[in-house]
Amino acid sequence: MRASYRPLPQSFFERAAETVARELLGHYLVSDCRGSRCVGRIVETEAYPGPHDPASHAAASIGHTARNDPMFGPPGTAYIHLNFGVHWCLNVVVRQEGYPAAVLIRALEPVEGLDTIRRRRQGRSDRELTSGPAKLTQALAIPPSLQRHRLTEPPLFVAAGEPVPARALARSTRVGVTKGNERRWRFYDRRSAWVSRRS
DNA sequence: GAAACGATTATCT
DNA sequence: GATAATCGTTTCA
Repeated sequence: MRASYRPLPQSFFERAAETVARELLGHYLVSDCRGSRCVGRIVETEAYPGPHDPASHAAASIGHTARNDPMFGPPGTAYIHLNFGVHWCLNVVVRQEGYPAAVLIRALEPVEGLDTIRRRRQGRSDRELTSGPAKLTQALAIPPSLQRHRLTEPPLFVAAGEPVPARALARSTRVGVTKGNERRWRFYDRRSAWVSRRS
């Protein structure tokens, strides 16, 4: 709990997806959606670095389509996609406008607004509140209408936290992707109990 | 615990 | 018509 959260500058996101994914760990995701502040510490991310990545929604084989258009937007904006027809997931667009790269936020450690989060995730244990990409969008009430929203300003933004020390930083292959999973483009804080899956 | 499986729909072929 | 960057329940052990 703290009095105020300071948004990260857009320049933080103007770098390669692997770099941003790694450095996002330890920062905060702050949501004022639906009228109450909920905050989580980012403990797990995945990089989708560009068209050369066959698992990306903007893979070269797919090209630039209506669905992945937000990935081509300015760094620091939101790309929110629906998965399996039921789950909404939040990405941060990175690198540079016109180039499709993003970082998927996969898990948070609840920090603030626990009562609200527990209500939104009714019946779940604390560990199940935000330990997955679609769980956290539900916990923070992130609506698909925030597509392309700048994540440097309310009602949803990334705020400065404490970097994760190198010895606590773990990386692995990405979860659930069916193509191009030989690269280790998933990053997580091994100290956290909210990581979605251990390697 | 771990593993199997069904839900449910936008998007692209 | 197939596919998908998941979740929650069920069914075992």
